[in-house]
Amino acid sequence: MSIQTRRERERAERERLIVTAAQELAEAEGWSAVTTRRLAAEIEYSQPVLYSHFKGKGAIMAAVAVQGCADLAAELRPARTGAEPDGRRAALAAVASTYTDFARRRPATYDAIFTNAVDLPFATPEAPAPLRDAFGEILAAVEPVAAADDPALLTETFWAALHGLVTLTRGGRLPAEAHDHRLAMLVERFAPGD
Amino acid sequence: MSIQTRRERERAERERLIVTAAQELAEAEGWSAVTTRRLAAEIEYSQPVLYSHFKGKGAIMAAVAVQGCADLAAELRPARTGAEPDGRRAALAAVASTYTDFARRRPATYDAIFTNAVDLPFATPEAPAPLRDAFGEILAAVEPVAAADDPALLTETFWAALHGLVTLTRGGRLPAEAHDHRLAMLVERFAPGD
DNA sequence: ACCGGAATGCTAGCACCGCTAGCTTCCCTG
DNA sequence: CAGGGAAGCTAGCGGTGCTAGCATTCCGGT
Repeated sequence: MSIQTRRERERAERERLIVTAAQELAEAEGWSAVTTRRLAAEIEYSQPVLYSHFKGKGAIMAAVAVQGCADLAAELRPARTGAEPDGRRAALAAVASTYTDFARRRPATYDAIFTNAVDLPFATPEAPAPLRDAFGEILAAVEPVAAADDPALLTETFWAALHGLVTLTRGGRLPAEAHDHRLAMLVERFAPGD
Repeated sequence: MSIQTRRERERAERERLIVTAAQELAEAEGWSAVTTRRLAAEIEYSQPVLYSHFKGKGAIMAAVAVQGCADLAAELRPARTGAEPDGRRAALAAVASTYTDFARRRPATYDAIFTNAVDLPFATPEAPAPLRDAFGEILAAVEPVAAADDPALLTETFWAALHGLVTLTRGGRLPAEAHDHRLAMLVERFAPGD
């Protein structure tokens, strides 16, 4: 039994190693640099080992996405709770800028979560917990300013606006220097007055 | 001189053929199906011919993007002008739903414009004319509701929100059935009252 | 009218991709 | 201490974007 558990532990450790190596490599050189050969070399195993842990490259990206989502939620929570004493609008603004800052600092992880990996259940109860957590943080910031609107739908709308700003800015469609200004406008629209 | 011009005309025609073939193939089977071999077969030439017209696959996608942008602008204009008699909010709503509808009907073209192709100048004076036209249509709808805010920046923000809704919905991150509801909420935030 | 040269488009191939079949090697179990 | 199963390797398949180098074809000058 002990030997078995040790093996399982080592296996789980190696799986973590794969995911973090993929995440770091993607962050450093972009997802196009994350090839199965390169990743295998990075973890000092051969390619087929990857496929004994994950069904394919997509599954590895999905794993990075789930882990990254947990990180995102972990950043959003203190930002929101820390700003709540300053009012609903301040909390919303804090969540918004933390969100876009995460996307700016970790673009590859952000893409894994929100742009590339498709084989993850999202808007369903079967969605991975970290994913629902991250959404829950935005929801908690939007709910107080929802007024008569459905909070969940309004959260999705606000989140989509943040996502659009992130992707268009990073893709060069929007000049980055006015980002804060746009963010302020958006928050003003969703939490007017104070 | 006449022979020369005929050759140039034929060459231009073939270039158009490549772009429309790429666009149709992408729309029918997704960009992953648009390989240089497949595209070459489609236009009944060999692969290297593609490279005598475009620097690479990315340049072909960029050409599809520019053409698609012209189409988008051509759809936005009548939608906006047709709804303007019904008020600023109606015009904004018309532009918004026309925009997202375009993205839904032509996802591959939309991706070429706003997600994939990166080697196009966007927020600069050197941006291709169709691109500036499409932005100008959204601007014309947003400007009347800008109040004290910078119209251009507010347009970018509204556009980003539309873009976020489009990409998250299509990527399965948002359930499609509530799309109209979210759109209505967004328009309400940017053009409150009437 | 014809021949030389340029341009045009082809075949074949490079280096790389994701992924897998099948063999070897090693370690745990009885 | 032998046998069996798991674990990880090498090698390879079909595909990708892209390019070198060779035919062929057609135009322009004498």
